Amino acid sequence: MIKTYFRNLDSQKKIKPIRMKQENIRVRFAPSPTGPLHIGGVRTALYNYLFARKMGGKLILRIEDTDQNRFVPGAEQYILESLNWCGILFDEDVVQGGPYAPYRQSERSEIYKEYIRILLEKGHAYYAFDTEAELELRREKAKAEGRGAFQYDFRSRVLMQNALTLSEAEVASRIKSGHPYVIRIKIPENETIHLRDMIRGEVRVHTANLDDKVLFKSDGLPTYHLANVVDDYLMKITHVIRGEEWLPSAPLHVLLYRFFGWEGVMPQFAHLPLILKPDGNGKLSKRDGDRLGFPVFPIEWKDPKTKEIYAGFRETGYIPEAFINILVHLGWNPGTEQELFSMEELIAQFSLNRIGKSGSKFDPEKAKWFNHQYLSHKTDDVLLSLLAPQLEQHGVSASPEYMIKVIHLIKERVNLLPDLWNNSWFFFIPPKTYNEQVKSKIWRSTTAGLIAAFATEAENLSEFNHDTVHTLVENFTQKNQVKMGQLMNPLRLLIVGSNQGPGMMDIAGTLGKTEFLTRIRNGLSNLN
RNA sequence: GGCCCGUUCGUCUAGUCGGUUAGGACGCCAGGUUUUCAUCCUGGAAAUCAGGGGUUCGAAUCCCCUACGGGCUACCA
Repeated sequence: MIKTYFRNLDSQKKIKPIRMKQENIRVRFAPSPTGPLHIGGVRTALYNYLFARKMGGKLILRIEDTDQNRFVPGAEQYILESLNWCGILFDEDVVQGGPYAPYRQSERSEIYKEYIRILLEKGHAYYAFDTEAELELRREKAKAEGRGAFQYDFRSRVLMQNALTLSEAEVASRIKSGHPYVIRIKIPENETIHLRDMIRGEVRVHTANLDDKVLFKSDGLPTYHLANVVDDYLMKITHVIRGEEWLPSAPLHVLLYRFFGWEGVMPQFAHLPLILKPDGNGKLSKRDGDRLGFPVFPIEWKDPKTKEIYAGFRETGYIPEAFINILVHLGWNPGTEQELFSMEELIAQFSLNRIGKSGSKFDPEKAKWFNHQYLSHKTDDVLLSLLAPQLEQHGVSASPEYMIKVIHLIKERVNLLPDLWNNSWFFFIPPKTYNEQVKSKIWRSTTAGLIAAFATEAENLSEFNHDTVHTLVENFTQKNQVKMGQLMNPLRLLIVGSNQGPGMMDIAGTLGKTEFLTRIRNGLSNLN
């Protein structure tokens, strides 16, 4: 079966359709351990995962830690734990290894040296000795003269300190004497690079707009561009699914594949739209979470330097299925009206050609709704296992049977995990305070007497459950010529402490006669 | 500044070969259910498809221009 992924049909004549059922699909998620992964990163990992599973391929996790300056301790562990919580599993990674190990770029530095040598030999890369200060000066000057940004390219490289301007002997002696250098790619002067993106169609960039990017830094490690292309090649990656921020440098990567002679096995590119701030515009960032009151990270992150704590979806009370569902819809849709998916369903239905092109804003409200959907459809056993630790946390214990009873009464009211306790605590402990606002609204001069009379009658009930209390309430209100609300609302205030919770009969029946009457009597004396 | 990408209800989006009362979901509003608060049910408001030009009998859909938004422009990824 052949399906085309391309959306720009005007250019389809030039583009060969891609076979969907391709053998040996291999994709990778390649984060940099420079801090916590935010939801954009998780979504990229998710799409890679879904695509790999859907196609019967493999998913690789590769740690791109070639920048020693930005390395953050704990970040790699955080990435592993986050993705694991989400249920995004890898076939090859830094922990379990794999046929193309190592999967940490810092452990592959010898490999990159080999490959940069090839580029040097072929004349596609060259040594450059310009210092940071010199380059900075150029940038400032260019800016001051209003020429736009300085670019190290075919126009300017002839003016710089590099192997193209210096004699061979000079270059050799500098290197020999330990003079710091970088290695830059030599971008062709006049050519249009065609890039086929599975989401965006054909993208063309003229090489005059590209600069001679550093491929190899003076610290002996490669930059992203080199390491990424070399590793994707060596690890036999077939599809590069990554964020849109990489689109501008994709032509550079195409050029690298060509220079290495790997054009025939170059992966397909799919550049994902960005996740934007919920308010205003711009890419979602670390600070937005605290500012807007929702997490932007999958799990809690403690900054090792500043000791600051950033909230995570997990700790806020989201369950992985919901979190995954929230993320998958930020840019992808199934084309049907189905909104709730299991991971299996997502795998079955996912396809890259249903990913949109425009950035999407994260909606915290809808996120809660998703969580509510999943939580309220959980089985009793699962909900029990979620509620039990919360009781323990509050120093309360109850039998599983009792907890299940409670769960039946509150499961529809839960958005986030902590709502389990927040909506049920009064089944386990009596209220310590009584909501003043509610009291002032419902409490009348006759109320206390009415409640006391009701309590006396309730005491005489031989069977105390939902139905008998219900009958009693009906008879009592009729006999005393009061409306339901006049009795029930104050009763609720005494039992629960406010105007919330499931039906009063249910609460009464669950609590039992003794506890029910105790709370009424204590409440009555506290309120008067 | 330059280069690249994008633009359908407030938000996520359907609309992939041009003809739809532009559909769904969240949120919002109203009504119903309920003794309360939620849930739930029903209904409603909400997009002149960024704007302007074309092409066409007919354009959200194809072409061009403009505007706006975003990304990139490091010896960071």
